[in-house]
Amino acid sequence: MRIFMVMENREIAKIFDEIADILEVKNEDKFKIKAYRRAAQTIKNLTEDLSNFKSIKELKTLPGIGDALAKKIYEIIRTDKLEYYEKLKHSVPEGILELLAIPGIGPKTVAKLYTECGITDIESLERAAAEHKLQKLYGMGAKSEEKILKGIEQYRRHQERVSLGIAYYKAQEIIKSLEKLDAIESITYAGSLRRMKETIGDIDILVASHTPEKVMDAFQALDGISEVIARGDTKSSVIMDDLQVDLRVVEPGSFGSALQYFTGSKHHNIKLRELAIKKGLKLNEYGVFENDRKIAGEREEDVYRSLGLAFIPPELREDQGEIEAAIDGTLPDLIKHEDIRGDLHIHSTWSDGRNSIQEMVDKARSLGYCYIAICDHSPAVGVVHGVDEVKLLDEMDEIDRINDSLTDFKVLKGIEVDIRSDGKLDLPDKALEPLDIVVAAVHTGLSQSKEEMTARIISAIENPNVDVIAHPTGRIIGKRDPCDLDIEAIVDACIDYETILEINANPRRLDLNDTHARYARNRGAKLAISTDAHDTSQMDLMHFGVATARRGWLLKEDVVNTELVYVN
DNA sequence: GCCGTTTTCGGCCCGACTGTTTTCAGTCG
Repeated sequence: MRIFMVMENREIAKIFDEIADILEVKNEDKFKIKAYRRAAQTIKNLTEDLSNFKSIKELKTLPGIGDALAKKIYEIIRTDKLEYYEKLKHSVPEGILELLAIPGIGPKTVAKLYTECGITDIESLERAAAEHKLQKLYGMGAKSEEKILKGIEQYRRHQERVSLGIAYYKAQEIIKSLEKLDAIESITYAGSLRRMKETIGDIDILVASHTPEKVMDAFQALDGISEVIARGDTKSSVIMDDLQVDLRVVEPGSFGSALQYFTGSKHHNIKLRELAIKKGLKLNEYGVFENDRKIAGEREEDVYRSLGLAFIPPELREDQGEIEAAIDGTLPDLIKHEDIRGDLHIHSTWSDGRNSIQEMVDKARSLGYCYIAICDHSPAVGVVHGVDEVKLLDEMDEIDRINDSLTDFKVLKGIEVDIRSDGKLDLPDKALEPLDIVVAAVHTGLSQSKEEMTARIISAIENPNVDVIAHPTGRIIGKRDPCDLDIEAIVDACIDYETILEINANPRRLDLNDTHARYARNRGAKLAISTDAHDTSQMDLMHFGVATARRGWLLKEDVVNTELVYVN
């Protein structure tokens, strides 16, 4: 049990977001609200713990944090609470902020519902709407009631964002069924999916066409649509297989600027538009304009160029310093998918994989790789038939035989050894020593305290036989939270002992995540991007890991499996 | 509440869609 709880960044960000919510409901200055939201965003994306900041002056170096907010953060990290927030919270009824989460309901509506009907929670709102008590409110009619009921239903159905993998393949499917249309000149996905965020709220599809109504018709006729939320001339939103899909159609001459706008992020776009204003230009989804004369719009590259910027890769567009870097000409030359030369974490039928080593090798060669590392589970993991010391020798014999038949490809002998709860490895050092690569990971006892878990992983990092720490936080997106881990201490230990951190490319994991990866590379750690494939098709997931690395501002040289030959 | 290559004060992104109060406010991205 910990005696002193340090408030984490995300909890502090949540306080600022909630302050913004309350101020909105109270109809206060919208720019003050914007400042709180911006600060919350900055904190959420921060790689370093706020509790490590030593002074108000140091806090003020963060973007969007000025004197007032720095003092508030300082108060939180010093006293674990914020007087201003406690007071503000009591000025509105408890639970009222949850109403804001209902689609279609914003701060103005919440304020009206409370002051005129005394509604403070979703249940009473649902009752009032069903009993047609809202119609008598100024500005509300039967359709508003219907919309609120639908909104509540939608809120209950899916509060969660879906994982990147699900959204990615769904978007491909939608594009595939639309792209055959003659009316469509170009089609692509945008939004957080194009930025390859780890979770996606809705799928954004962008189309270039001279006849938007034909595209709209075809879109609304797609299979799986359960509800049409909105339909206009150029924009419509539907619920498809429990996922919101937005379609936007523009003229081909505006495709680049629309793609830029639709890709976001919101904060990136705002900063870009502010930059345009400073240069005497105007930026919107139709183009870049100088005195009403369009100077860019067809190609996204030209939109950035017309603002004096190098092209900013979508994965960087989070307002995390990328615009400043583009102005200075210091944008990183990000790692690319084609830089990957091998996969250092592959399973086979020797443990819980579904394909043989040979089949995994054939797949890897079809991907153009030069090597893979076969890393089956050790026995402690509850999967069927982990590889013990004896079985490992047999598996290595098979790898030798396969290697003998290959000239331009190498199968590395490896293991994914379990890090037991006490920090000891599941196999003795003498079994690990002869291997080409040892990947270590925790699979059980994930609810240990931060101190225990950190010490446990560090003891593995310190073992000279261990080369890589796989999926370090153990999270399964949307299913299992990351274990409580002192990432900074882990990264430091990896640097000291030259141990590599994995970015697990499986979209269910993406672990390390983007911010941790960025922190690790900034400190000088090395990373590996691995699929952890349990069958041949999962080896195709590599690009999700590369995207996460790109979101973490990683270069080719930060990632060990861009090397032609794996050396350790 | 933040911020500065026209500003330390006066700005703060921009447009589509919806419903309702027939000219616009609210919401969303």
